[in-house]
Amino acid sequence: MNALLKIYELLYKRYGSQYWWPGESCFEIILGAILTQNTNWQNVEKAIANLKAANLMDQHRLYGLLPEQLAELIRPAGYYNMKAVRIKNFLNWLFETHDGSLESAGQMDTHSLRAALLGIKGIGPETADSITLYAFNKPVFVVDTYTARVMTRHRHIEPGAGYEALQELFTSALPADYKLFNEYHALLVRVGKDFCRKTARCPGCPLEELPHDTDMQDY
DNA sequence: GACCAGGCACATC
DNA sequence: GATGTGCATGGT
Repeated sequence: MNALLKIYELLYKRYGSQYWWPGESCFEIILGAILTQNTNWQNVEKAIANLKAANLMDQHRLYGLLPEQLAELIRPAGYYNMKAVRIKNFLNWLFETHDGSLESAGQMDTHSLRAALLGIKGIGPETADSITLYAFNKPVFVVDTYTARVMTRHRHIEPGAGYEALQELFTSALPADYKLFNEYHALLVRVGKDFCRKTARCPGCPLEELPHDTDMQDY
């Protein structure tokens, strides 16, 4: 068994299923992916609650809303003016290319869908991959700050590794299984929140039990 | 009051 | 290609 699978096994044994993404529908997951950009999930939940209370958790109703109105509703999530535009950009794409149908968008092949999402202004690699994996159940591995920090701090990749290098680390070692990618990323976020925060070291971290690449500098 | 949180686009060198 | 900056709220 390779190192990446061992990490997964250890984390799953420790934490069990994380039941990601936290969201009740494909559309809610997409909005959450945009709203959580550089933002605490607790703040995202407030914004999502506002949208649900206004009965706007629906692409057709949201499409008709002015950006300023949307911005006010998602205000608790921070960067609200930018995120309102980004959500609008996504909706414009969805209605212009798929007549507003998420089911139709979900019929695209994995690579085409990811590329199309990356073409939307305001949707970068992590957001595109989060949507592709968690909203559409397609096997792309999501890399985020926790993924990078956990893997560098435990010396499974060199500091400064970019998004593509981190993604390749996982996809080259794992079967392309969307359920595995779903759980694995969620577990990395979990262990990152528990032990690998930005300013703290990682005492008691379950990943310390595993061998790492001793040639790499500590981080 | 400082620091942090499940990024991204854009300017500048 | 690498680096710096603006965007903003709410919890610790």
